[in-house]
Amino acid sequence: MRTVAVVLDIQTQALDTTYTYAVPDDMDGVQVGCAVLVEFGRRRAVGYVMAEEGDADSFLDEPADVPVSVPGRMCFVDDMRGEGAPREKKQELKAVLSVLSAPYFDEDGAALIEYIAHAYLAPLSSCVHLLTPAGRTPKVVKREDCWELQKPARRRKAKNADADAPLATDAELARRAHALETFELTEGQRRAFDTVRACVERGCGDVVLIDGVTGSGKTEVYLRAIRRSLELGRGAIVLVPEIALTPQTVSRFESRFGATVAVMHSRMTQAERFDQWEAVRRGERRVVVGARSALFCPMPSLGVIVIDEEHESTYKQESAPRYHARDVAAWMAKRHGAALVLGSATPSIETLCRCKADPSWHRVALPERANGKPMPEVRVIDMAREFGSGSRSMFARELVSDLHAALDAGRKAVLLLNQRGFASFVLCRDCGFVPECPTCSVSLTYHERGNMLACHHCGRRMPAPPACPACGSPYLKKFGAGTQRVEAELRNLLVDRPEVRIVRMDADTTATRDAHARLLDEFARPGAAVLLGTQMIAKGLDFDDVVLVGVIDADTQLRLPDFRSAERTFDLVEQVAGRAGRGAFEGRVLVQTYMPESCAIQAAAAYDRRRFLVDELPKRKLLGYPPYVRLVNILVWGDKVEEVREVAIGLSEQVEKTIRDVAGEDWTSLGAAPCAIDKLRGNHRWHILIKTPVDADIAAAIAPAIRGRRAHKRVNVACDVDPLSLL
DNA sequence: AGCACGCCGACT
DNA sequence: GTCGGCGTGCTC
Repeated sequence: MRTVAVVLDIQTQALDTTYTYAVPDDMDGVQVGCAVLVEFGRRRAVGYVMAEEGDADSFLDEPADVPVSVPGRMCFVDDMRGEGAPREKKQELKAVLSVLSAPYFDEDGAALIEYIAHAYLAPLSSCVHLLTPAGRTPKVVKREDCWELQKPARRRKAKNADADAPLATDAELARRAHALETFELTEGQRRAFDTVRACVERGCGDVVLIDGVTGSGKTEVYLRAIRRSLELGRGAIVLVPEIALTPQTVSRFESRFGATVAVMHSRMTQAERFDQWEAVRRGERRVVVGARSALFCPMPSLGVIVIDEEHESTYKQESAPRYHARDVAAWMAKRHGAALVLGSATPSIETLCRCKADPSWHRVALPERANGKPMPEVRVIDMAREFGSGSRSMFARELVSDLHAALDAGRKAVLLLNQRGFASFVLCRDCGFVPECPTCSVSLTYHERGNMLACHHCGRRMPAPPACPACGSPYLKKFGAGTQRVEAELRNLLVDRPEVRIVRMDADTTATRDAHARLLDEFARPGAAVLLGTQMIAKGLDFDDVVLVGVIDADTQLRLPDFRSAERTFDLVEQVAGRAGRGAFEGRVLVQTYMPESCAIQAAAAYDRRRFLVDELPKRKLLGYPPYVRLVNILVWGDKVEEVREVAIGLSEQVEKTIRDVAGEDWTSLGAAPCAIDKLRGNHRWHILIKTPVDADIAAAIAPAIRGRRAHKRVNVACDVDPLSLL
């Protein structure tokens, strides 16, 4: 009898395994990747076919000593409770009731799902949904007392399916592509491309890190790698950070590859995404450019995966399954015989180390800009000294004079401030009270627009109180500067230059669908302008006439209690510095800091990564942090502190026991403790941090404690393997 | 998750 | 004597 392994679309830890169903002889179309309707207990459920079984040894998670097979008939053992000794009852498997869809994925996809679920200790059903088109899958819902199937809306025949296709005509595209591909590569680009091409052609899942300074022409290398892959009849997936997914980036790919490019990003509607997903699946689009999740588009015959700005934290998903796109892509490249190309001006320390340790990871350097220009000079400004010599402005005098000079010349400036809102927090001068979010344990940020206090974690907004809620004092002082306040001061500074455009770009001004592109267009218009924004402006922007970059406060990340804060600061300064002097004009970068001696800032100013690593790596080694260990953060959260605490402590005992039994002495658990942000969106949060050797089999040692535990009604547990943030 | 079974308190 | 609280266990 034909049987299949099915993952149920029921989001519960207790059901997170495959179940075996029989396929009726007269049922057609049951294949790996299909959605099927099944009976489960008394109810109905949607499931996804993970594998053909067709053999009796299918109960993978059945204990080995329980007999599961009976000649000639699929069966499972039912432990009869009730009178007398427990006895085995042979029961027939339930049958698949109906097939609900064509396959969403194939055997490779099923293997990918299992790999992610295993490597990240993630729920299987959450991994299945990485590969299904969002919002287009069938659902079973309970209505009153019966279970109803909701099939997805039948794909509408798109009236203007190609409305978003490239505007240029094919002829023009061909001409442009030709012109672009005949220009000379730099010596560095040629070497990089030779390595990448060899890996694409070899088809063994090699990884190439293109370690190239900003403006060194990494994108041109990507484009040629993709071209080579297409020539070999294979497709390409390009991942860029969501924020870099601008028309500017996309048009670069479209002008080279035309209508075969599909774009996938979070601001598309479900219908738009589905159309792209379908076009990719049918082989009509062979190049996909998108954010993290584009990695899972149904690309037939994958030849190359490109991950631009590979150090970016957006490649780590912060909800289940908490995968890292870079590591999943490396697995996919091996599986499909594709090449993985990673690019960055500031590669992550993990990737740099992997290139040294793993012979299939290759690093190629592009130390010079493609236009032959030097990197802009970076000057570090000691704000304490600035204050000491009488300046009370948030802009150092040198920054002000350079800004005026740049604007006088009709050029542009970029100012970076890593904090939105107006002030970081509000403090009562009399009693020291700082208003906090009632559901998250973080202080509220003051927003001048509407005189509001906002929580940047849960989004809650409330009117700013006129007096201290604790003591009634009217002396509430706003501390720290956000982008709103810098904008206000900047307008003040440029009050007699009304022609200068000031464009503020942060999460608040880019909330609407096309705001991002609109603001960049405004900044790009000819003439003097200042772009002021949070880190979303630090990368990818390519404007010829930006001659000045100012970092208002380089220390915002450095002060965070996070072992990666120095690395993030180094990256940020290096990345934003790359925005200056990309065109014909010389650029300059000013970095304002209260920690001018810090190695991250000094090394970034000198473009000297070696110097940074020589300082940083011994600290990581001493304190036991990546890249010398791997981290696993087990998160526990729920309504009631005591329950959360109890579960966390119990779980940590269980985990420590498993570690002692299964893993080795070189594993350490830091025990259960409240998270740094111990309350978030009303949930109390504890965590258990575990450090493992770099070559450890994390899943094998952690899974028994996590998967084996009994579910708690009001307390949730999740695992974060290789976490980027421990807050 | 959702449903059944099961064992203790105040009610038609 | 029964209705119903939610603790426990099971679902291919």
